[in-house]
Amino acid sequence: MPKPTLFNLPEQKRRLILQAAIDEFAEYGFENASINRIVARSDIAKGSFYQYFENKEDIFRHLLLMLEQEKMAFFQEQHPPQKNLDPFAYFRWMIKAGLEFQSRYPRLIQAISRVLLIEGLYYSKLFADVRERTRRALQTLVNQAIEHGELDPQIDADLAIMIMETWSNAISTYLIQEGTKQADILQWIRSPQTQERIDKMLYVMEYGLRKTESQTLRNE
Amino acid sequence: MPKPTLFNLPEQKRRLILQAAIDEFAEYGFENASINRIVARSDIAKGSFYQYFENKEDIFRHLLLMLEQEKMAFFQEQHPPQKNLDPFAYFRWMIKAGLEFQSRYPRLIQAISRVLLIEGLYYSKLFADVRERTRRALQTLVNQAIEHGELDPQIDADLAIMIMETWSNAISTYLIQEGTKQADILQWIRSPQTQERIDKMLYVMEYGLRKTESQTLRNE
DNA sequence: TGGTCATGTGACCTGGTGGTCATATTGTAT
DNA sequence: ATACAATATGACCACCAGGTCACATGACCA
Repeated sequence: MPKPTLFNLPEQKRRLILQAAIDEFAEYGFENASINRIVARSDIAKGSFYQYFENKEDIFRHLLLMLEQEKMAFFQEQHPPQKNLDPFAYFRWMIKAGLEFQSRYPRLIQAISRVLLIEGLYYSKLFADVRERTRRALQTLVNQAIEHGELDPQIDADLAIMIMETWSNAISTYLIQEGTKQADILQWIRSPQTQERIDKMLYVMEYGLRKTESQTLRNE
Repeated sequence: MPKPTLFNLPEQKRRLILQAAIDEFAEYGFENASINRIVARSDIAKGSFYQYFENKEDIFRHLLLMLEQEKMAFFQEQHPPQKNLDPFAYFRWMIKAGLEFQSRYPRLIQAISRVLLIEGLYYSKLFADVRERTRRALQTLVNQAIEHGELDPQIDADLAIMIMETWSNAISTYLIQEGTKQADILQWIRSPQTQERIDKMLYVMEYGLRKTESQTLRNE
């Protein structure tokens, strides 16, 4: 937990420090992020940093908390277009809503995704708790799909979860990689090209790459 | 390129050094791998390391080259079960053969995959060349599938490549993560459970998660 | 035996890291 | 104006990184 001193700071200064940290984590990941650079970028003394935070993990977890709070607020003001969406449609909606969210806080999300998706694979003890929470959300979704008989019976729940997890990670990674090249991220994410690209990824997750008889039927 | 001195070394000593480097990269990735630890593990002096290699990138690229040569040799002695496999079957076969290969050099592959798949995403300039080569291999595969009319026409080539790339990466990552926990990797990879798991991932890539009419037909 | 050349060695260099702390500065209440 | 607590500061610490280099060792030949 950050020290109380952080919250006594004028908001502008606090935001400056956090922004510097976000940029640092986004650019260097967790392990290689440098507190020296963070204090230089935010124009405070090294000692001051340690008046505000315990250590590097402390500030990172604070960013994580901020993101989670923003995300909860965001998803509470959003609503699915209609009730009783089937789980696949709900997953699609969730990803799409996630896109909008991503375009609001691109840099923060880049920083955190980089650490969790990439480094988290290998320093897994540190952030295992976070990953577990997202898994549980997918679990309920998959269970619903099974109950409604919408999941291919050849596929067991664990596999389905893994596949959804893989795709939401792949989409995140794609967005972050491409998004950083764009001048206006919001506009780029909302553009029909990007939306279509995401739609197609999700389509393949649902229906697969191969041409089948039912696809031929669907297209007619 | 490593210096000539490396190749004058007795083979056992050279293998010891390379093994130490493999373990180091596997455990710490490229950026955080420490030459001090490598020389300590392989019981040579720091100065000696620089008699053999230019720097850290030099030794890593040497490992990469070794792996590529082993891989080429391996795939030349393997043959697909029958001629004229359709591209999806060929992709499945390639992945399966890759599994066998992976069980031969698990540690080396772990080291290199970690750097290329994980760190390569962010330090992309360093190893962009390697990634480009694998993409081209997938490209030809996808083009074949299109020619044979086996690809869902809703899906364009770029997307299909991206999906195959994502899945071969996901499978590699899965194998590395789970494989390191196993006592006998070869046995674990050949076990029916593991094979079935991979089969199912590839199945979903081909046919998707959702229950469709044609699946119902296939199961009967 | 002495000379020469490839190889081995570890102390040492610069520059970076995360973290500490005595001291200076500032804000506030009396 | 004074006193006192909260905050700001940057020199400093121990440690580790990659890389260098003067010197030691050893193999081979005259």
